[in-house]
Amino acid sequence: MYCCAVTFIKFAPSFKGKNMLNLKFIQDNPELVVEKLKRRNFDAEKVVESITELYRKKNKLQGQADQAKSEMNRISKEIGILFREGKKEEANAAKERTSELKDNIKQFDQQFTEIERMVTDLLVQLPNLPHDSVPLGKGEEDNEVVTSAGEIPQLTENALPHWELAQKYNLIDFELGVKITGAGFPVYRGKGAQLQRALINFFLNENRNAGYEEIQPPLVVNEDSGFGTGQLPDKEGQMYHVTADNLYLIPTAEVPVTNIYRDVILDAKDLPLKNTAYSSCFRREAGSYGKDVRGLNRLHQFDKVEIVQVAHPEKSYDILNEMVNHVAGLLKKMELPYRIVRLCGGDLGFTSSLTYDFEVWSAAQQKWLEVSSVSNFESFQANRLKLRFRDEGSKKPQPAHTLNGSALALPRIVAALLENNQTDEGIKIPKVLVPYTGFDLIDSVSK
RNA sequence: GGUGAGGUGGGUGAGUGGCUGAAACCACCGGUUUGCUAAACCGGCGUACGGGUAAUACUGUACCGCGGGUUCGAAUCCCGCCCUCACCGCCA
Repeated sequence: MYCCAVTFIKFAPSFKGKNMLNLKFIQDNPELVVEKLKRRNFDAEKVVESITELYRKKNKLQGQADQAKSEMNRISKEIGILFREGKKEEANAAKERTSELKDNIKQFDQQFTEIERMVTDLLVQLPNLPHDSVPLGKGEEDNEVVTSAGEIPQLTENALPHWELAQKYNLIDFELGVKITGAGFPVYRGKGAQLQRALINFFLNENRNAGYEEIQPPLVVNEDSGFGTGQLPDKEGQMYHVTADNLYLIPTAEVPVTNIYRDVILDAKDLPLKNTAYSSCFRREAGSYGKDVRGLNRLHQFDKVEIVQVAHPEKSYDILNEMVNHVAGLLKKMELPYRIVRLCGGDLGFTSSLTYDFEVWSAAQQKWLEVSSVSNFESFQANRLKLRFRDEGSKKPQPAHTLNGSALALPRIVAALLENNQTDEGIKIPKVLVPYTGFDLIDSVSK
């Protein structure tokens, strides 16, 4: 998983009104929710049961509280009228009736708040409902490969992994990054830096041609935005925190771009909205280790071009397919061998209903590297974001569907490009990129 | 960093304790009029959570940046916080 690791939410005290699954939906379809979450190996029975029970309590309490408040409002109004008419004594008498009501209201409100908090704490524990096409399974090994494309290159025995190629051709200096910042912050230079810039432009142009509006978002976000896309409160360990200003470095452009639509009600005719954004991404990735983090495989800072769509619920799966085809097209154009994997229930991100991972073949490392993760979140993020739309002729706003994907994450693309295209003369640049790089070969001579 | 002003519905903006969920205007939607368009006129026009209904209708509560307090009653008074804008200083 590149973008949405599954973590367990512990406790969310300030997580007010930022539901994920819709409360009413759970109330109306408790069995369905439990059944669907089984596909994730998630036993939701107890949580759902508690939620429905609390929900009933909450409603009863609200009825009582509303009635008491209604009474109070009535009396207050009467007192106002009495004062205006100069009937001071009657007014004072009316006042006396209010103290008991006041106590009751306070009690109801306290209980109500408490129950609401409990409901929310339970609600945030429930992951998104998986789509019916999500394969059963526990982990990576159960994911379903839906497409393989491109030719696996046969390299000679003295083929080098990308970190050695990067050194040989002076493309990336990992040591220098350590000196300046620390591990996981490489310095790209010369043709390495130019290749990066070329890829960014190539991706952005392709995305724009596919109808995505280009966005340059802030790279630092506030707490509300972190909540909106689900990084907070549970995953704050993954983000760099600027404590002086209480801001966070973005782990993906998904965060600022999706938050464009926080607290927004759209018209159905405006859908789908398509955005693309290039950004540097910052990840603390506390759990990284071993050979998987070698070279460009896993970094604290990397570049990525993201695509985001806000869709009508009836269209969101067509749009997911469209996005998958688009990303596949990028890889095809770069002549990289890739496969598309449908994540199984056990590997599916907390917020996603259906995710396709894209992996490119890294010929020297002899393994698949994830370069994109394209997901439909249905209304899960939208519930959090309060991102809604109004259907034509309908009064009531309903949550929109959100989708996003990488198109694409750079480091592993670079790794694969370097490894797969190495020859005795140097590293060949795919044709489609040459107009962007301005060179078609990386060798040890030219700069 | 210093000083000042201010946060009200999609927008502008009125409102300093009750008759204000909130004037007016603009935008938007529906209608009347009109050869068409425009104008004019009339009406509608927030969100959430409940109750209610087959669904509407209808109805209760809450919401004027956020949180707390005073009061029978708060957009309005008090306290704390957050944010925005303007000017000055510094600066890409």
